[in-house]
Amino acid sequence: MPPTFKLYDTMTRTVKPLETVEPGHLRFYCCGPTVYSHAHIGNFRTFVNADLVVRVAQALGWRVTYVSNITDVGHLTQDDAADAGGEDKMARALASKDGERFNSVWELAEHYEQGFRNDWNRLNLREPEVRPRATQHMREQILAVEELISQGRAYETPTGVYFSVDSFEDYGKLSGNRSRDDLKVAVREVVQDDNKRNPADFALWKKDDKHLMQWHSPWGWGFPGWHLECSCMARAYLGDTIDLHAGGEDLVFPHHECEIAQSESLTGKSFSNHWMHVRFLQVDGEKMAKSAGNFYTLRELVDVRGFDPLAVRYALLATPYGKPLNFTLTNLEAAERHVRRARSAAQRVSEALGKPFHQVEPGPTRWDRVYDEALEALCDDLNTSVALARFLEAIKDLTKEESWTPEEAVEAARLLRRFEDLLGLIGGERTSEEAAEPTEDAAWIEQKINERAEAKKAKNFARADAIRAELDAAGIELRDSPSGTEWVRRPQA
RNA sequence: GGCGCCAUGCCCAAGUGGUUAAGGGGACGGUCUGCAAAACCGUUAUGCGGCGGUUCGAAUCCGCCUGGCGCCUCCA
Repeated sequence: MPPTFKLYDTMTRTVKPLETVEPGHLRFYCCGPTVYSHAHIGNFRTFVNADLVVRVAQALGWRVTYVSNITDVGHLTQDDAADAGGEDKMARALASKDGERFNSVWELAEHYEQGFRNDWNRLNLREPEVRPRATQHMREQILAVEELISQGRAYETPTGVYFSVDSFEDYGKLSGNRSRDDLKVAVREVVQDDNKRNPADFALWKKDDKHLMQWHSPWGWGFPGWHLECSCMARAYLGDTIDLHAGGEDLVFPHHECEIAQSESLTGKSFSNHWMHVRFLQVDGEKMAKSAGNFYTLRELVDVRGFDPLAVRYALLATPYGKPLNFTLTNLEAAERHVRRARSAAQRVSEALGKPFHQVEPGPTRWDRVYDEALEALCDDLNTSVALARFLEAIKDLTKEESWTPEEAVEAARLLRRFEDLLGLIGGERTSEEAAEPTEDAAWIEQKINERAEAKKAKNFARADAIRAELDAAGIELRDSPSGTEWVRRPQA
């Protein structure tokens, strides 16, 4: 009897079973990044948890249609009274110092999207079935605006087309921002426009024939509002009603509130039956944000400081998504140990097996209790703390084993395969090439290790220790074992 | 002001009414090692922010207080 998959639902503010419209088929939309700069690991906390939802659903035997978008137009910076036109984040990025190396905003978007996909892969995140871009769904968005106008829920002004918040009675049902007085203050990414009927009305289309990215529409040249793309792309790929919609906690209002208003106006149906929001990552007790400048990127942690990308994945999962996660390098170092131990155990199993453990089909093992408890914990609103504890328990058990018979190796590989499918913390499938990639100094390190082995054999321990110290200074740690000496690169915290 | 969230050992953190309060990091002791590292074994909260209350029984439920965080403004 498989466990019931339960998740906190922002709309009802309760933990409730994740139910699918079509039995056994999860239609899942997760709001993706705006590609105006490198995503930081706070962004990835959301995607790692979304990834876990996909993996748990698959572990339960569900089919999953996972859609996560790329926002490459329309996401505006904050309203600036001095700049009645507002400013597109993409355009601003291009105009900045960093943007000088790009020939166009399209190139900039392409560059950061590639960077994002690279990080995505290194974090061992499942690829969505569809990763739509806002700029490639202009037709849907324009048609949606026309429909909303014909319904009387949207209206045109000299600066754009707005959604009339007052026309949608349920506006505010997700965030709890229902008070009209409060909403008057809650104006965001909308131009200063005296022709607006209500200050809280939000833009569906902005007129701007000077904009770097513009399309022709019934209202002239311009570009769509940020909220519209998700409504249109979710509908295009997942249908009128989706099972689960996820994003960072900041998206509750106004982004998701606006999506609901648009989508439910367009279809007359419930937009999403379940809403999941991932809490922010913090640094030193304050939220990590690009605007605050206190952020880490995966590139920095991995390429500069030498951490394992899966250690970052581990660290992002160590605190359940519903709580703030105070990110520290100390915790990342702990995560690095766990990931290395897991990989080391997996390597030994694979060696005993004669092939990568991934190639064994997942199946029942004598460790079923541990795996089942991990899955059960994840089904309980993604209790990653418990799931990771079970994972470590399994890894410890494998590490203790001194040798493997072929039969035992198959069983151990099955266990690893199941845990890898569920948590993705061992890696090795996609990262094998880069892990095996020979570096210039690898040969030098091997030579030093051989020299040290010779010195040890000759009982010249001073010489052996000197070599070890030399390598240590270069950030290389040695690990002796009866079968020889291994080395690992130490992360620089 | 409106809407929410959180407070468990040196640190991260599970636990949401009932035997000895998971797990991890760190520290300390031990095994192994030429010595280390890695690995393994052991030790490390009579107490769960404070004060009341409900109950046979509360870290777990209720109230108040204190402290912290997020959204409402670009942010995942």
